[in-house]
Amino acid sequence: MDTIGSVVEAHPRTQKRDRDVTLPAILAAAEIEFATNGFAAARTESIAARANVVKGMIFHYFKCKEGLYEAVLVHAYQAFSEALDKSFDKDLNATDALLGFVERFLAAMTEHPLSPVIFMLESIQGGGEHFRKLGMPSLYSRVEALLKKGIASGEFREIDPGHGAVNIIGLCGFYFCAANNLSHVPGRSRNPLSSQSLAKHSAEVMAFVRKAIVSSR
Amino acid sequence: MDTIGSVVEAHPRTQKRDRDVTLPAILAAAEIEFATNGFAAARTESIAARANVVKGMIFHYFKCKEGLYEAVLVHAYQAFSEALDKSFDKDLNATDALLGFVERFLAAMTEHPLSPVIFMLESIQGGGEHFRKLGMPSLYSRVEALLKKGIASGEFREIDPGHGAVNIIGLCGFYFCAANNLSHVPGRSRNPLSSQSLAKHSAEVMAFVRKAIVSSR
DNA sequence: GTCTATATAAAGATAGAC
DNA sequence: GTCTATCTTTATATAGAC
Repeated sequence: MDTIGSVVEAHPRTQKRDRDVTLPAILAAAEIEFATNGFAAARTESIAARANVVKGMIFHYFKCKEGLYEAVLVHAYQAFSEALDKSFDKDLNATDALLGFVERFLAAMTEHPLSPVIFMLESIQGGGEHFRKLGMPSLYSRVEALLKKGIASGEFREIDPGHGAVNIIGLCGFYFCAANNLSHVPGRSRNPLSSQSLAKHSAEVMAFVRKAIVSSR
Repeated sequence: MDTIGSVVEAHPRTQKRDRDVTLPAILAAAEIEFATNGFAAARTESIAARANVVKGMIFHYFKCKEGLYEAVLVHAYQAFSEALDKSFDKDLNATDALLGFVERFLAAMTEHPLSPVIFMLESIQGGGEHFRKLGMPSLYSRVEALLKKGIASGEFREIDPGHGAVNIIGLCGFYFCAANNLSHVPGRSRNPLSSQSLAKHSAEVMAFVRKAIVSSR
C-alpha cells in the first residue's frame, strides 16, 4: 500500500506552524488520499497524519471533509483548464489545435499525475456532481467542438465527435488510472509514473491520436 | 443518485427465500454498489436493501464484506476472460486476432457495463491486489503479445506494445467509467449506456484502433 | 435460511484549554 | 493556530431466537 507518496511534512520539527505551511501541507496530503480512495473512503485521519498535523486542523481550515475535497478538486482542475484555454485562443487549423491540446493536456497530467485519477473517481463515485457544483465546465464539450471543426474542414476523418472526444480524453488519462495496477504486470518492471515512462506515454498517445483522427492524404 | 440500477428483488413478497434466490440477488446488488462506490466506500446495508434481504444474509453467505467483493470480482472477470481466450485459439493473422479481441471485449462490456468500472476502481483503490490474490491474470500482457506479433509481421506500425496494450484496453473501457459524468455534459442528451450509444461506442473504438494500429498499405 | 437485537470499532466533527 | 479529549453517528460483524 501507499505506493504513490509518503509523508508531506508540514514542518521539520516543532517549529512555528502557520497558515502558509499547514494549509498547503494538508492540501498536498489530501490530494494523495482522495486520489487513492475517492471522497467517501478517504480518511481525514490519514490526511492529517500524512501532513503531520492533528486532525482538527482540517476542520479548522476547511470546515468539513467535503470542503477539503472541493479545494483539491479546484486545484486539480486549474492546470487542465489552462492547458485547454491555450488551444482555443489562436487561429490554428483543426489539426494543430487538436494535437496542441493533446500535447498540453498530457503535459499537465505528467506534472500532476494524481489529477486524472481524482477526476476519474469523482466521475464514477460522484457522477461529476462536484464539477457542476463548483462550476467546472466539462472538457468533453470543448474537445468535441475541436473535432467538429476538423471534420467539417476535411482535416479529420468522419468520426462521431462526441465519442471521439471521450476516446481522446480517455486515451490521455486512462494510463494514470491504471498505473497502480500496471506496476505489477509481469514483464513490465519500470515504474509507470517515472519521467521516462510518462514521456513514452505522451509520445505514444500523440501518435495514436494523429493516426486515428487525421485524414490520410 | 442511483442512476445505474434500482432494486434487485430477491423475492416478490414474503415467499420462500432460499439460496437459489437470495444469493444471486445479493450478488447483483453488490455489483451495483461496488461499481458505484468501490470496496471501501460500499455499504453492506445498501446492498442488502437493494437485494431486499436483511444485512445478516450477506455475512451468512459470504462471511464478510470482502468475501462478497471477491465473488463480484470473479464473476465480472469471467466474461472478459472468455472473450480473450477465443482470440488466441485460432490461427489468425495479427490484425484479425487483435480486432477480433477488441470486438469481443467491447461486446462483453456492453453486456456487463459495470464490470469495467469495477475493474477501474479495484485498480485505483486496491492497486489490483485482489486480482493477484484471486489469480486473475492481467489482460494487458496478452494484448501486448498480440501487438508484438503484428509489429513483427509488419501488419502493425511500430508502436510500443506495452503502451499500446494499455491504450487499446483504455479506449474500450474508459467510456463506461465516464458514463455517469457524460450524461450531464450539455448537448449530449442521450443515455450513454443505451444500446444505441453502446453500439456506437463499439463501432467508433473499432475504427479508432484499426486506424491507429494497422499499417496503412 | 431468515429474522431482531446488539456488540465493537472507527470515522467525522466539535469543545475548550493553551 | 494548535493541541487533547470527547461527542455522535454509522459501519462491520456477531449472537441467538424462530
